[in-house]
Amino acid sequence: MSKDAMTTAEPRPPMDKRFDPESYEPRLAAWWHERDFFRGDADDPRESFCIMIPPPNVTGKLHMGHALQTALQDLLTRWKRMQGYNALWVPGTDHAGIATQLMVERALAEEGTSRREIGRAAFVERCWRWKQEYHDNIRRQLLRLGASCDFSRERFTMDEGLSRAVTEAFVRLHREGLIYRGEYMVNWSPQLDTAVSDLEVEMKTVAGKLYHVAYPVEGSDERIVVATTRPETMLGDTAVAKHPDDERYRHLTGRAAILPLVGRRLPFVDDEVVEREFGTGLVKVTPSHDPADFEIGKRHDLPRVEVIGRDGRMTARSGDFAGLDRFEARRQVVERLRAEGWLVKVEDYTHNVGHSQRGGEPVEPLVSLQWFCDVEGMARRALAAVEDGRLALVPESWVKTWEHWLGNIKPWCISRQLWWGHRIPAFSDREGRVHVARDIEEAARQAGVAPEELTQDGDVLDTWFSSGLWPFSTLGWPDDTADLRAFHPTDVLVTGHDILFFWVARMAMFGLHFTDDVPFRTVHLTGLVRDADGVKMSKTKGNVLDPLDLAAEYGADALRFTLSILDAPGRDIPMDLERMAGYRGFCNKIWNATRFALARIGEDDRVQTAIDPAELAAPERWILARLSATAAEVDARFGEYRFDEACNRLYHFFWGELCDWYIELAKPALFGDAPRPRVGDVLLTVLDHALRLLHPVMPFLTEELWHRLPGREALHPETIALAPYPERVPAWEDAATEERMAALIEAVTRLRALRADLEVPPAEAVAVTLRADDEATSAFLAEQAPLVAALVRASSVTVAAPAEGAARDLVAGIELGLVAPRRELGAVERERLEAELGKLAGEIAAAEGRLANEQFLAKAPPAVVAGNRARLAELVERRERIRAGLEAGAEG
RNA sequence: AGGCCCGUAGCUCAGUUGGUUAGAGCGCUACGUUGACAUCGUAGAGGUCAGCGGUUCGAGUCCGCUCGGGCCUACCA
Repeated sequence: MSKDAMTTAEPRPPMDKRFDPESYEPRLAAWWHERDFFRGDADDPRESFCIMIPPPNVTGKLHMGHALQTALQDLLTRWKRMQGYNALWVPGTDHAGIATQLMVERALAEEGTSRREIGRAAFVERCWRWKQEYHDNIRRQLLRLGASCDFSRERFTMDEGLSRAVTEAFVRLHREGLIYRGEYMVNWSPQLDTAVSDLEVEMKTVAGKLYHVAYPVEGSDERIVVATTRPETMLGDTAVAKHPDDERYRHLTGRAAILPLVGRRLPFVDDEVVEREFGTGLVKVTPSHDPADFEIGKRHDLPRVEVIGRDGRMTARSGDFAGLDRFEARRQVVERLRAEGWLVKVEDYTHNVGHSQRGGEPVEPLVSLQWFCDVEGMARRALAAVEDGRLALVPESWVKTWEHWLGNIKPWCISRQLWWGHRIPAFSDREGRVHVARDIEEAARQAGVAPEELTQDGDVLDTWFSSGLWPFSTLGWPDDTADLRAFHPTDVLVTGHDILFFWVARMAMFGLHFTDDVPFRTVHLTGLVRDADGVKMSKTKGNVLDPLDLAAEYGADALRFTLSILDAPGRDIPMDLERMAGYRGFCNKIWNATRFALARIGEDDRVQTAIDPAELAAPERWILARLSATAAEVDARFGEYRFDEACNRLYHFFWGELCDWYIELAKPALFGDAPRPRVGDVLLTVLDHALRLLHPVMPFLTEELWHRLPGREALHPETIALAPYPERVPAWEDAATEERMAALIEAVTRLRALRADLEVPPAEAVAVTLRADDEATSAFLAEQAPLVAALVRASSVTVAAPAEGAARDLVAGIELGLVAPRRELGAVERERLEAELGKLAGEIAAAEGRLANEQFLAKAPPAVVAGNRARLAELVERRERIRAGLEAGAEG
């Protein structure tokens, strides 16, 4: 099939009774990208709109969270593109250091080998092959979901350009003194065999034990008692701490305890962090294996005795316990303490223990030589950017969390003892001096040695270091590129709140530091996609949904619409398949409404670019007014990231106002029973607008249908994606018609209810009367009588007082009368009216009470008081009509 | 330990700055193939807005407390 075969000039296949997304979605996705509609142009003079995709990890396929973010990013991009912005959405993927390395290691294990066995170069090569495979998958999935991103600009965090940006950022920060290397306590994951950052540690509440251990005091018979949850670390104790003001232990100042099992002398030190109320108020100090103790150790210049190694086993310095796993060592230490009489008591104790997010095992706090980034200054700028409004968080409730985290930030451990990632650009010479430089040649010049004498640091950088540069590294930074000038700062970032600190905060900090500007103006934080019962999706629970399966079953449009309408601020998203089936029904409704219109319009009817309501009848004026209001509201809601409300409005406009009412109102005219001017033109024009309004949410269906509308070429010759987004049309607004039509709709609904109450069979016609007090409304009712007759299946609709024995009611100022041949006011109707009278009595009493209250009259705004008066009058009148109806019924 | 969010119909959720009668979808009930759609149409039932107290002429909405659920941050060993 040639490209032309898919262009709009070709007739499309006849429309089936049911829409079949599979028949056009993949075709349109391919066509869009072949035709290159979504390329951003740095030289385009129009205002730009840019979104950077949160790069999915190349570890697997896209999950529901990606689908949600893809839907919303595409919605925004398509919306802005149609509004005439120079829109660009840049796709890409993340190398995901630890995650990918683990996957590849697992694959190797299945082959009976390991990364150590095959060596670093071969391992990294395997990672690249892995990346290619999953990257291609992700690209296919984005296409399938209808993503209108510019694939010509697709990036990967480890491609050449981005790697250069990483090196440049590292070198600059190092020269500014913000990156340094040092021995500090870090979170060590023995399973992953690497350090991880504070953020990669998950606190879990675990049921453990609190061991109370007696330590003898040197040169006396006194024993003090300390408590610990980790007895194995006592082998590395080098002091006992007490609070400086603790009178109970004043006599211990300057003295020392003796460490049981080991015999080491532990001086008593005074430190403010000791809580006097906890336990005995004395704390064993293990500077090598506890973050708090590490700090105490630094303050008091205590020696560090490392008894647990990087493999999670006890070191040679642990004496008899050397070689034991840390948890086995705990058991054996406790046994020895008990045997030797040092164990005072053991209590059950629930406490929080840090676990490695990826590895799953408890992290081991260890002192090691790592690279750190001092982010305090950058954090202050990121805080200020949110405070002064340059960077908006949506929903705003995240601002406090942002402030709390950035206000208490600590140095970021950025080195990882992994093989997959960006190698740290630091080179050691033979004397062990370290030279940070962009490449080995630059390092050699700095060191004044030959490149061969240098060896590069074996560690790689935390994945989030490169992700932190994403919004501008993807546009060519550190070079001053046309893309960077045209599209940076980007406009919106759409991402899950779970990576606010990992990623969003780092981008804000790096962006402000390196480009002196925010990397994006708005961050829209989404909830997490859960299953229908609100349970987090996980493989072990078996409740994981695959977006591609859903796209196949429901259509990508229904999936996107469901995700968008469920994106309420500050809430997680319960993914309900029944609900999605409902929105698939909505797609079908749109399909069939269009099918109906195309089958019924006249030969010369066309989509209009301008239409004058003055030449139209009331139903046409009404739907155009509703359309204008809808366009205005949708635009406003998109603008404030209320995708849920925008989609709700679109749903109710299309299904409720257009299908349920306007199309029904148009039928008598379309079938020639009661011709009205330009009904076909109006119907096509409204459909065109509705499809364009829906396009950002349902790109496929709207594209497919729009091409069938005669006359739509005037808006764009090729694609709805580049047609203008509908706006409010002041000339279509018509409050008087809206009010009258609203009353008419209410009257019809009420008359149908009366029919149902009287149990009139659907095929049986009734006689209807309508009456209004004012002449204008009466004239309007007379004019619309045939329509009312069609909608309520009436043999006659006259403007008159209710006939003798008619069922009556009053809605929106219209007095209704309905007579069904051979039907009297039945028990059902009587019962309903009695109930209605009871309810009215309550409402009338409430309104009268309010209006009798002088405080209310004095303090409430006049409009509210007037509203209450009008309301009361209407309630009373309605009560009178219903009473009259009941009496007439009783007589008849 | 601190912070944030949530509690509205059987279920999942909306409800803008306090203002007349609290909404939607699904589910449920009754009826229905008149010329697009049974992935449909028409009508309907269903809520003391978690509880208590306060502010106010007026509170689902604002304030305080209690109970219940979730999330985030945190060096009490």
